[in-house]
Amino acid sequence: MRIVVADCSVDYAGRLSAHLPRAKRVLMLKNDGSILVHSDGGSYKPLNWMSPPCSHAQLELDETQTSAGIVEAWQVTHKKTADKLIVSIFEILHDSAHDLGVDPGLIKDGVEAHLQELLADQIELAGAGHTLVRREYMTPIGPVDILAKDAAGGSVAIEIKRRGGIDGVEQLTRYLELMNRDPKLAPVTGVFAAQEIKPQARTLAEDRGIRCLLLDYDAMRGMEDQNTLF
Amino acid sequence: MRIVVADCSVDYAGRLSAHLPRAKRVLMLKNDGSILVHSDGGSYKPLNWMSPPCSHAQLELDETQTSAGIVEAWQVTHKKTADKLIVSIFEILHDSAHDLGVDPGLIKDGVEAHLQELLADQIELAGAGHTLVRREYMTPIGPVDILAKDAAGGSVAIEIKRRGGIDGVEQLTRYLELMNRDPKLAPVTGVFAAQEIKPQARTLAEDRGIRCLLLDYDAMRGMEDQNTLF
DNA sequence: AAGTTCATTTCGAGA
DNA sequence: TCTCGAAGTGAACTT
Repeated sequence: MRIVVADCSVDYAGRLSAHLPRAKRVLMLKNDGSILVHSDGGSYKPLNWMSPPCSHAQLELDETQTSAGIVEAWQVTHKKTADKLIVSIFEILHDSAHDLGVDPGLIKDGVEAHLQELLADQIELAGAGHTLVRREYMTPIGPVDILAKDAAGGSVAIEIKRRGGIDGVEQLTRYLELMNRDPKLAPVTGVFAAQEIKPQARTLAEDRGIRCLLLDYDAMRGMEDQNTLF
Repeated sequence: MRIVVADCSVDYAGRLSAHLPRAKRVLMLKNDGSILVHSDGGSYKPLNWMSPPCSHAQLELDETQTSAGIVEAWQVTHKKTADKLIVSIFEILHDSAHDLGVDPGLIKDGVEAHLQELLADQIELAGAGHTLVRREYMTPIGPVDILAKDAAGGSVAIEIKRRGGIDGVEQLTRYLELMNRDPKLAPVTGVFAAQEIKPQARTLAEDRGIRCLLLDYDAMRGMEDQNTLF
C-alpha cells in the first residue's frame, strides 16, 4: 500500500469520460495495482478510481506537460476492459509505503442470526403465551432455529429466514415430520418466520398448516434497545 | 484529512454487526468526521466505514483493554442513526494530517454527448449510404441531435438518448412535425437511437414510422479507437 | 421533501 | 463460471 498526497488532476476514460480539476487529493495505491482518488469529504466512494486487475505505468512527460507544471504522470490501465485513468501530478506533498499483509477479512454477523436472537428474546411475537425452549434445537437432520412452547404447552418449531422462499418451507416441513415422530415433542406445529415471505412460500406453508410470521427487523431491534436501556 | 496506518481491530454495530480481526490497515479520517478502514486489496469499498455526519471520540481504556495491548480506542458515532464504529489500536505505524481544501468535484462527460459524437463519425450505422449534414441542427423548438441524408437524398432526423423512453420519442415526433413543414427539408424521416430502447418507446416509435437504432457504445468506441490508430 | 432510478456500482449466494 | 439479487448501498433526478 502506497499513500500519496498530491496536487493533481485526474482523467478517466472508460464507460464514461470524467475529469477532476487540479486540487490536493489523497491517492491510495493498493498492491494489486488498483488506485483510489479521495478528497476530504464525500462518502466512502472515491472521486475516481480504477478497480483491479490493472497495471500502473509512469508516463513520459512532453513539453506541454512540463511547462504546465506537471512533474509526474501516471497511467493506470484496466487489464480486461481497457479503461484508463491518468493522474497528472503537479506536486507531491506526501509519499509513504506500508506493508499491511493480507487482511483476515470482515466478519459479518448475519441478519438471520440476529433475527434468531431477537425472536428468541421476544418469543411472544410468535403468539401470545409462547415461551422459549431453546435456540438451535438439534435434530438428526440439522438444527431447528427455535423450539418454543405455545400457551397450551404444545411444541412449536420456528424456522427463521431473512427472505422466506419455498426452500425454507420445505426445510421446516422436514424438521416437523421428524420431530412429530418423537413422542416427547409431538404434536409439533410449525412457524415460518421471515422479514419477507414470498407468496408461493406462504401458500405452500399455509397449505401444510404452517403458520407464517412476518418479522419487522427494525421494530424488533428497537424493542431490544429498550429492553437493554431499562 | 488524517491518515493513520495502524495495527488494529474494528467493530461496527448498526444495521448489522461486523468485526474486523486485528491486522494492519489504513485509517482515513476525513474532516467531516467520517472514517474509512481500508486494507491492501478489494475494490474502492472500505472494509468498514462511518459515513458523515458523525463524530469522533477517544475512549478511556479499561484494564482488560490495556492488558490486551490496546494503546488507543476510537469511537465514531453517527449523528442520526446511532450507528457505532469502534477502532481498537494496538500500534500506530504512521500518522499524518494534510490540509486538502475543498475539492472542485468530478466533471462527468455525459455519455449522450459522446454517443452523438460517435454516431456523427459513424453515420452509416444509421443506414447504408447515409451522410452527415450536421450535428445539433437548430429548429425553433430546440436542436435535433443529428441531421443526415439517406442514400436517396432524403432528410433524416436522429434523436440520441442513452436510454430510450417514451419521452425521447415524443421529442423526436415534435421535431419531425416541425421539420416536415419546411419544404427545403421535407420529407424528413426519424431515427430514434439509444443504447437501450424500452419496449413501450419502440412500439410508439415504430407506430409513428420512426426507425429504432440500438447503439453499441463499446463497439462504437472501439471503432473510433481503430480510426484514430490507423 | 419524498420517491424512483441509476451506478465506472460492489458483493455475495445459488445454479 | 455465470446470473441474479442485496447493499450499513450512495447519488442524481422526478414529482
